[in-house]
Amino acid sequence: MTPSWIEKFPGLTKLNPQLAKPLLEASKVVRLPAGTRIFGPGQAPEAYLLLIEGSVRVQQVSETGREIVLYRVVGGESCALTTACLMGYEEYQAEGIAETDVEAVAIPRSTFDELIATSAEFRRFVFTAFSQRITNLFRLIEEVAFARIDVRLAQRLLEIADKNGHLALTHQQLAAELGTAREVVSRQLNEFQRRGWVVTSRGAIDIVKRDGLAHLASAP
Amino acid sequence: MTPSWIEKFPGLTKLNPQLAKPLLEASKVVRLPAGTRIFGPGQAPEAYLLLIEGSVRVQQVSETGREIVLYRVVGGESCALTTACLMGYEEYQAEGIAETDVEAVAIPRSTFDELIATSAEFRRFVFTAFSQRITNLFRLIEEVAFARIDVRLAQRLLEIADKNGHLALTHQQLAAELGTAREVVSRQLNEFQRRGWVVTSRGAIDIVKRDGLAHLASAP
DNA sequence: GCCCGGTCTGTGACCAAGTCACTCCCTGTG
DNA sequence: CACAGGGAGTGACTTGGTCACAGACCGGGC
Repeated sequence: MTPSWIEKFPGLTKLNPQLAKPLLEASKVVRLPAGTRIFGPGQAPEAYLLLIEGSVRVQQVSETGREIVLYRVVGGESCALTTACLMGYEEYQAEGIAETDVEAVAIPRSTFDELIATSAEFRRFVFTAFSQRITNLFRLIEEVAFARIDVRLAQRLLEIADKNGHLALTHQQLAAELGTAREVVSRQLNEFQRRGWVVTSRGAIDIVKRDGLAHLASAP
Repeated sequence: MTPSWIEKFPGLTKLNPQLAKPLLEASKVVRLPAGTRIFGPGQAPEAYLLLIEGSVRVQQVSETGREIVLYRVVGGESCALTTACLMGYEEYQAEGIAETDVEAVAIPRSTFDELIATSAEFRRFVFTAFSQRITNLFRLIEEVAFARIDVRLAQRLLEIADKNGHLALTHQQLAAELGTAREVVSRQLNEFQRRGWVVTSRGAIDIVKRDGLAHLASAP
């Protein structure tokens, strides 16, 4: 009866079945292809989204064209924050982009409001997502303001690499991850390569000495 | 009947009187002297706070001792975010400090939960505060990552100055506002002074040519 | 195969900002 | 009045971002 998607959201499985029913009826599963711009200046989603599968990148683009990735929303997480932002308050120019094919539950606004009103569980779910996101933003601010770029790059490489230590990203894309310039990434990667930690090739990087990166990433 | 403080919160004045009553009964007004650390690593408030009067500075302190001001909560605003953060999710090490004597309404958690559950108005109030805060954090990230330090300093001087263009801040404090180093602020202020925009003295700055700063603050 | 555009990467020179190690100065206190 | 301690100035140096290039690689068309 309960569709499989709800299993992805531990915070929701305890929902009173009486409440879960209208939620399940009113919401529908949507699929978006990789590359879709889910929201951004000039585009806004019409419903609250819970991500079942896939990854959404939320990034800020400055007037001068530089970019920085603010965070990612992945399967099992709520997009409530971005959505609430969009509906709730003033204009801002961050954008959300599907990095992979994305499967999500779209909850109409009225249903969302009703759930918030009636379910303590649902409220906890939404508030927790909010808090978590803000904690992450605080951390990001600290990193951007105070952390060295080589440390941040090492961290990001470890985060993004697949389990074989492979990344399919250009230097430009990595620079956008960190909010820095392409040349800076190139120089740092050369240095990492010189130390034997990575091997770079056109549009891809392979980590060959995880320890080196991990050591740099973890400290001074 | 309605105590004066509720007038400070336009979002709450429409509260159903039936709901406002328990709110008013359960909450109490607290006063904190300037300098009080309201929350931070090792200290957390036990109740939700609505600020009636005064200003609370929320700042991040890095391991290396550098600081950056994340935002301020001023009279008429909700501290819900910081509070929710504290209760909601994992540890983080931002701290909130009363910059002036502060008068606030403390709402016990149970009352808060009840209000959230029963009042759409109250929910709107809380969510709006959340959204607004996140929008500000996005802006801050963009500034820290991409904006020039002279532009940011000019903006901050204009923001903080009283209506006579006077600021009672040390260079060190200004550096903490922006998340930069004292020497950098000193150098920039010297430059501003050379251009005849400000006059500096020990522990204080006076803006004498607002236009100059405003022009720098607004662009390139 | 070969050419050709577009994208990706490397490089050096330069500028902006942060760090370090001082110094001097001002001010309030004993 | 001397002195301690915080506030501010300064020069040398490092790190990171910008600019202007020059190659290198890749796919498509012929």
